[in-house]
Amino acid sequence: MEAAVLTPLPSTLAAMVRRLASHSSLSGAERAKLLDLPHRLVSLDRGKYIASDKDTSNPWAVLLTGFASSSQMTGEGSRQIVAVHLQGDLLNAQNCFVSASNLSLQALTKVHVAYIPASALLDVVSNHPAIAQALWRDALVQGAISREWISNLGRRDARARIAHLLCEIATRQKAAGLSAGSEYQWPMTQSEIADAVGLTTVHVNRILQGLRADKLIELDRGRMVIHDWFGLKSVGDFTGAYLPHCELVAA
Amino acid sequence: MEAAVLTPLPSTLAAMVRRLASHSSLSGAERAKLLDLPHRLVSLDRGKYIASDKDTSNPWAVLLTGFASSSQMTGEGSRQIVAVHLQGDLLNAQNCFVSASNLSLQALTKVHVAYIPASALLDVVSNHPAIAQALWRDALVQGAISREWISNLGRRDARARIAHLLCEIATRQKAAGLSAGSEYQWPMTQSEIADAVGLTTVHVNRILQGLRADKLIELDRGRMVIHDWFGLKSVGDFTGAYLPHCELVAA
DNA sequence: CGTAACTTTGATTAGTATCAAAAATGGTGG
DNA sequence: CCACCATTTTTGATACTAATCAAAGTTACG
Repeated sequence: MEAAVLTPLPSTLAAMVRRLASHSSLSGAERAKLLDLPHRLVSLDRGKYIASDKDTSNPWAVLLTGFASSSQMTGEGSRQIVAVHLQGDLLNAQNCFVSASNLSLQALTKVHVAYIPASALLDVVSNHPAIAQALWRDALVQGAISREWISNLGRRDARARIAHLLCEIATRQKAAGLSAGSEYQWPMTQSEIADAVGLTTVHVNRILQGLRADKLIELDRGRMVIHDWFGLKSVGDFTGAYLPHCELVAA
Repeated sequence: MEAAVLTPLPSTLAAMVRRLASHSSLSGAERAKLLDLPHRLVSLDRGKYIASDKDTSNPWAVLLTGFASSSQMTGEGSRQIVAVHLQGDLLNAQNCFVSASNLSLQALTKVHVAYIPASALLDVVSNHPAIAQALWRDALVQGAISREWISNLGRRDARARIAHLLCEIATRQKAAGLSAGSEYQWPMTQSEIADAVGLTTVHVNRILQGLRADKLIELDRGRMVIHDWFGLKSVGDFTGAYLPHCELVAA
């Protein structure tokens, strides 16, 4: 099932600790406890499932490098991507509590993932209130992002939705220290964008052409350049206020 | 700002404890600690703000009775309701960490709310890992509901969206023990439904007429009767799997 | 009993989906 | 290194869902 480990794996859970420490204060002992969590490191190619909604086992997955998506299928068979994840994201904490989830986690790029047994995590949480609090807070941050997606899908037109998604991914990459300038790694195909913003691939293509024609962005698979950050923010009605560390983003 | 207290207030935070205990195990001591949290009880009429995105203070709010909505405004001035809350819901845990939120909490019916100082809650959380874990889990459950809303807005047509919302509210009321039969309290106007499912009031009206004509529901302000639960579930592509205690719902 | 909020109706338009197919791209094995 | 294949992007034509605009009923409440 899993891709052979062909590239050197990141050796530690540092990305996860960095993420938690970015919004919560953790002592040295607590960080050490997190780094010591038993885990299994895995490298997966683009398209592979990190966790499927059909899985019965439920380890907790942390994204150490690369990009991933959470998606749900409707009864009619169409897919909705409900979240895009990047380095350091805690992917499926709900699996610690619920055996069956309706979420599928899929690698958008080549990824490195650490699987942590739910029992080990719950054990640490029970003994370290600060860690429990950090995980709580992380869930709240992810909740804020989800709510913004709801607004995006419910009350913005196609052009704004797409611009908003571009802004969000760019901002989160900056906050995670993955980009400095106006160039970003872009992990999604146009069809994946469509599944994320609730449009068809054809329409996404036309909107993107418009954004390019208006000199707001450059975009091909793997790479995005934002030429006019203010313009794109304005088209997408984007304010990073709901994201932690949004102030880190260059204006 | 606040409505005068004209009706007897619920005397305790029991609804909150019941909610947390419904998905997490809490000892007697932990329950007592939660019930002992300092708080201010307030009764608010429909339409009043429980918390505004302009608030600078940030107490934590718990909904003791009634219904409330979380909503966000887009830059163009349209409103998106991102969540509907009922008895026992923890309304804005994010306020414990972030002073400014882009969320407005508004009473959909007459409500009773308890405001708990963020500092008091954080204090309890720091000393009681099980409580921290329960709050974490609660945030994860709310996250699952948000993701389902994303799918609903992104990949379902108007009729399915509305049917799905009706099913969700009904199921959550049953899980909270607020309804036994096929009759439910219905807290929203058609314009509020529109803001929740990303449609216009006019279109919501027409879809509702269709659902009524198909003998699936009866619905006026304040009251909903589901005549054909299987039919409505099927129209709304609804499975309660993402909700805790969904099995409580009669088939 | 009057007024504001909510629901309903009708006519028209805008935005996005759908369907079909061609061009470009990227990876793979010979 | 090239030919081939699958995937992705792009184009065009048409259909349909839901928005918009306007106004008339209806309900609830003070």
